[in-house]
Amino acid sequence: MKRKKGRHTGSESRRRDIINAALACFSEIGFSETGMEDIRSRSGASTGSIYHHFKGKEQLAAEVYIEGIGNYQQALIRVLEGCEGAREGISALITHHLTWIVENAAWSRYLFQKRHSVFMVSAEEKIAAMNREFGQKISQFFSRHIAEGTLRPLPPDIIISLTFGPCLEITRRHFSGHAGTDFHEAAETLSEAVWRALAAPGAGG
Amino acid sequence: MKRKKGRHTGSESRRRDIINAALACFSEIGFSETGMEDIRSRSGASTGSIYHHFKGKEQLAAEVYIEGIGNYQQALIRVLEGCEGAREGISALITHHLTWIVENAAWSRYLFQKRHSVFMVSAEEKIAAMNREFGQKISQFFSRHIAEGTLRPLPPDIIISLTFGPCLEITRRHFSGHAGTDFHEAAETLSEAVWRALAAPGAGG
DNA sequence: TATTGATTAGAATCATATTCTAGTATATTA
DNA sequence: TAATATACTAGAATATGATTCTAATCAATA
Repeated sequence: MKRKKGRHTGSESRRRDIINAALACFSEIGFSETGMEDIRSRSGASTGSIYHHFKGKEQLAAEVYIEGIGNYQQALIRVLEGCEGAREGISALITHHLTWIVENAAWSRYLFQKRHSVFMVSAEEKIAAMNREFGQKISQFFSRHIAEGTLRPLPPDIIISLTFGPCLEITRRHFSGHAGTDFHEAAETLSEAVWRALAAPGAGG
Repeated sequence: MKRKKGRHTGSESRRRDIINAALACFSEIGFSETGMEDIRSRSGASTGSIYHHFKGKEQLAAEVYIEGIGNYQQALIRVLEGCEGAREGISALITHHLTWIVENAAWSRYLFQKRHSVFMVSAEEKIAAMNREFGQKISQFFSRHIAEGTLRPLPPDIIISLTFGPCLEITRRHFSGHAGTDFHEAAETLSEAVWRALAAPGAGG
């Protein structure tokens, strides 16, 4: 064919460019709404290059998702590891979730807003594994405090739902344009409420 | 062109056939995974007929969504209207949510499972309006009990997040294959926990 | 029954994700 | 450094599947 401009060096950097472009597009205009053409032009890569690095649009979306959710989960785990008390941990989880959302708005929009989500067959197993591990670490924290008698002995899925459910719901509402309570206050209020829901009868709050 | 078999009578029934087929497809194999061909063959309608009744795949999805979420919300409101006490109402909301999920599994899979959701531009306004009205009715219930001193004076979006967030999270986990707590028990446990989170200090439980 | 508007059929078209072929850079080995 | 191999990039070609278009057919009514 033709011979022309080849300028990009490291393949890794090109890969990153593509991921970044994809995140920007998905986050701004949505997954199904962005065409490979959008990602192509925004990243500066060619069609062939994109398909060399990624199997297709869906796998690309999955990689972006995995990177984002991975960062989110790791950050949360790190925060939790620094917490001794149950009350302190619950508060940290909730506060950190909401903080992460505002500090990583583009990622959040893609990760948590309903409208951008997709059925990612390709990465289902990987994502499931990540969630499993994340869930275990979180559960571990809770069960330690159940054993110590500071938290009520509730099933893990119930505890997780009670802790993260409200956070996710607030997040969704946030991205849907519901103005709602300011995130800083919300973190405070939610922490107290969730604590009441989970704390063992005797545990001081 | 050709003249052949015309057999369907009422246009309304055809419309319903299409909606039903669409729901079945979306719920079973997912939105992006179902082709118009799937809906066409399953409904017995022709391409032209489908596009006569609906603007396109997305609007069809939106109509299905609206019908489902409308039924869900109406049912919930009806339940709530039969409740006097705050404790009773919270319990009814949560129990009814979970009951509805199991009794309307196909709908639920489509309405609540992340993987099937889409960006429905066409119906955004309509959906937003429904949610607004629903939210108001729910908030009204809560503010009545706040005024009476049985519930803590928390902002509406916080209350809603605390009540529905855990339900939705449990639902998502349910459809993601997490076995988790049986729904009947879960309803009980969640109701108690949410009550603790929302009840005013003096209110008996 | 003639006319009109709503509905249906299915082929034709169009949009866009993916594949294919060929060319270009980079590293390796001698 | 030249030869060769492998990773990467380009862009045209293809394929898939949503949407549009034209021509029937039906149902109601004047």
